[in-house]
Amino acid sequence: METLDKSPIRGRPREFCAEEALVAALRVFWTKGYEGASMSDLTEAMGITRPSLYAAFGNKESLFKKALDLYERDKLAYVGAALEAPTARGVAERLLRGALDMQTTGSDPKGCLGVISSTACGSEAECIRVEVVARRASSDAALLRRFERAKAEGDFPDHIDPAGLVSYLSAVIQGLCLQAGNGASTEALESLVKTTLGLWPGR
Amino acid sequence: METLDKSPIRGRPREFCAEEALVAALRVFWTKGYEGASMSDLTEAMGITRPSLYAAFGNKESLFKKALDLYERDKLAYVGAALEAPTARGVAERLLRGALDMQTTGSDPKGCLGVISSTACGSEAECIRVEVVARRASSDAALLRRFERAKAEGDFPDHIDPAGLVSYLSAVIQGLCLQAGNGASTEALESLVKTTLGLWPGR
DNA sequence: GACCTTACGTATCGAGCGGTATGGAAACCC
DNA sequence: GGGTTTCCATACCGCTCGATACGTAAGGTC
Repeated sequence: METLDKSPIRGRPREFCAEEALVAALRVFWTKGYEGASMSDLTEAMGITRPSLYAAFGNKESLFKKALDLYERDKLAYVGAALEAPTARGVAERLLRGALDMQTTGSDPKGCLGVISSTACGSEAECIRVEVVARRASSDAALLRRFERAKAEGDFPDHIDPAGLVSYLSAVIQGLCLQAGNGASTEALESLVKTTLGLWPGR
Repeated sequence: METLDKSPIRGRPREFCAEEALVAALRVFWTKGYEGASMSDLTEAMGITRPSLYAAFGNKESLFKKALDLYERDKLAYVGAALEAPTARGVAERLLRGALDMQTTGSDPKGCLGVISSTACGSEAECIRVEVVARRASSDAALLRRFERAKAEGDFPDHIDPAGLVSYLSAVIQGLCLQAGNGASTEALESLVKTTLGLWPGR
């Protein structure tokens, strides 16, 4: 759709790197949430002026979705990788440890962008909420397929319901992110993960 | 502090019931969050004018805290009652079922006011966040005391860490509220609870 | 050089926010 | 009924929000 550039660049080239600016924007959204991040916050962190932002990213909602894409690609890569673990327990362990690592190491903001953005706020953010919820639903669907395969492969006792296990594991991880965003200590989060893994059924 | 009323009522009495108005305000905060609820939303739902609101409740932050008190008293009564269950499993079951009932029955808004309000938003809501987080911390502390007693009474296998179990159970319930707020079906939430109870250690 | 296209910087838009000043109306006291 | 106290209603405050108009600067093409 946007591949045909017969004359590659025309006019004055922009003076900033859109990718770097998007990284900065992601950090702001991650810290303050969609509505809490004002355009002034964003332009300041991105080091560009307001019209430049609108020219490069459309509007606030469009900018957020691009930041969300970046977030899923860079920060949530461990989720896709976790599904390739050989057993359901391995999947759960990789998901939990991945979330734990993200919340306890590195200089990224605490909490999960998805969790922050999926809690209801003003009506203008409603479309953001449905977007985030939809993405999570697709992620949960992939996890469900993986657990159904695991069940067929005998990873669980018979009485275990894969769908229940998906919402269960999702809930634990969401709770972990929430607690991390609210200032929980590293030890508390580690013992949360340890406890969860200690209770995990099957192999 | 405000008990000494030698001359009981003076001047024109107010024309609305403060308690009913607070119930309406709680509902608005519960649905839209602290920042998402505008003063216009609140006054409309409460059926009073803006100056009446300020005269009766101070300001928005003060109104929210009063609504939060009401919420804990009326909607979170099951939490205190749950701690009186005879075993740790009973405590967990009552907490989970209480949360599930609240999210699936009745006409109240979905999601948990505490969870909604503890996710970071604008800087003006930061004091609200710390308030909510502090209340949750005290609730978790009570749960920890209960689980330590339970451990002394032999409700758990030896390898179980009560503190880890507290953050674990909190996470599950927070995740449940989050999913409920995001439109999860009743069956999904029920299977979440069922799965959690199926994995619960000890008695 | 002239010309075209695009980005930048300033200054601003209309709307909505939380919070109030002000004047009149309603109930109590004496 | 006068005086006092409090409540209600309208209209408004300063401020910030997301989003833009407009003039200027910078690079590429010919």
